[in-house]
Amino acid sequence: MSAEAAAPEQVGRSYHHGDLRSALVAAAVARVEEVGAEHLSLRAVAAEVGVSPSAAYHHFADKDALLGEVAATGLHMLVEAVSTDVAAIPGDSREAARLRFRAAGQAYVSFALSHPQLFRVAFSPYCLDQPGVPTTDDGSVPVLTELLNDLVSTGGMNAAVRDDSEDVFVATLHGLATLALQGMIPADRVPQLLTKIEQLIGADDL
Amino acid sequence: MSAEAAAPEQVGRSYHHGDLRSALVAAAVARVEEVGAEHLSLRAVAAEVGVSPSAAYHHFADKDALLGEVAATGLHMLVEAVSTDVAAIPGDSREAARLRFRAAGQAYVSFALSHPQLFRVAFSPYCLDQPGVPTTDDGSVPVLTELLNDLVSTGGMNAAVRDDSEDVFVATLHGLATLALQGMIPADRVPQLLTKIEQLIGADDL
DNA sequence: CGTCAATCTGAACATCATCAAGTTTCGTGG
DNA sequence: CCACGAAACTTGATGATGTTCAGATTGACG
Repeated sequence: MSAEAAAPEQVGRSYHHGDLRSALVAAAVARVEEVGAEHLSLRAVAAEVGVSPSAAYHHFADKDALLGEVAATGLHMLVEAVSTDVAAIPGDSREAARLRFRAAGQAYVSFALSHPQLFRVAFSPYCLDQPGVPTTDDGSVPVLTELLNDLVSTGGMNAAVRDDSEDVFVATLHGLATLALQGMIPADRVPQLLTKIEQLIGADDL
Repeated sequence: MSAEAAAPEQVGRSYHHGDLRSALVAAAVARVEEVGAEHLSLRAVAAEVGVSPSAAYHHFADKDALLGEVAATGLHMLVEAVSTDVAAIPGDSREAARLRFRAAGQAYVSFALSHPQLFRVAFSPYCLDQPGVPTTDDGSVPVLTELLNDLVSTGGMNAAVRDDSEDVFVATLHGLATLALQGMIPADRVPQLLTKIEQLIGADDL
């Protein structure tokens, strides 16, 4: 529960809500995790927050805009989950860098499997044209860029390899997570496959 | 247009339609390609086929079931697109096998980019619990299994590598396609990345 | 030719997104 | 301290949607 209503926890929350926008997004996120984006009801979200359905239209153009925010939130949660797990492994050694590398992969897939609906909506059309979301202009997914720089700086990978492999690594992780979610790759094979990825990406100079 | 109404092209199509089920799926596929799965209207599909909305309920439990068929159709179209391009490159040489390998990757990504909505729905929750769709039980995506066997039999890859790399290869391709669709990987980098993938997968013994 | 099951229609219902108009509240300047 | 305007929210309504069901229509089969 990282996102919640900010100011007034009062019962007699009269008319003005304080921070309806955030509250709606938070409720929508929770609802999406339960029923999936395709079965989200704007009215249900409004009701959960204790507000009239039309109130939402003062903060979002339409239902799709709300889902866009949900999608962006999901993406940020994914990034944070990966970052947290990676940051939990300190050290400047090449071995530490490699452990971080592995932790990132596991965190990525774990998030997908434990928040399937949120992960899905994060990579759905709702996330397109959403401000604050990485696109082509930024040059690929920045989530794991730092991580690979980390590997480079500790000598675990040379810069040339990184430049070519970065997108491939992200793509592989993402594909693995997606297909596992879809039941097309057995979840119990994931750790083994992560190891394999590690070998392949690092093969050139490790 | 590989899916279309079968029997009667007659104008006076009275009451009984002939093959309403297929017609509905075909119309739904077309509609999904235009507006996306999230904006599909059951009534619009029925209207396009020239039938009452409730007629659909004699062939599908609900709207989600129809979308499930659309998803399965999308998957089969993807498989067929890849298969066709691969089959277009004959020859038993190692070089031919490698060209097939590359063609498969390009076909996969091309399909995703040219049929974005269909590709999306094929890997959406609608495709879960859908009969005739590959799942964990079948042991991963069978689409490209044959292709890798091909590489093995021509000496382009040894069997041990194949067993470990198969899922990784599919995952990478799928991730690449998905992220390109999402605008998170520039479309014009895709060919370069496909080459990189080729190198990585084959690195062990090529 | 009559019967039956499968197929489709028509009208209904509940729910949904969305909007226009009205009401309440907050903040601000007199 | 109070009026006043803007912002936040509600009410009520509209049209579209998914879904159901009783009944009409049809083709097939005896």
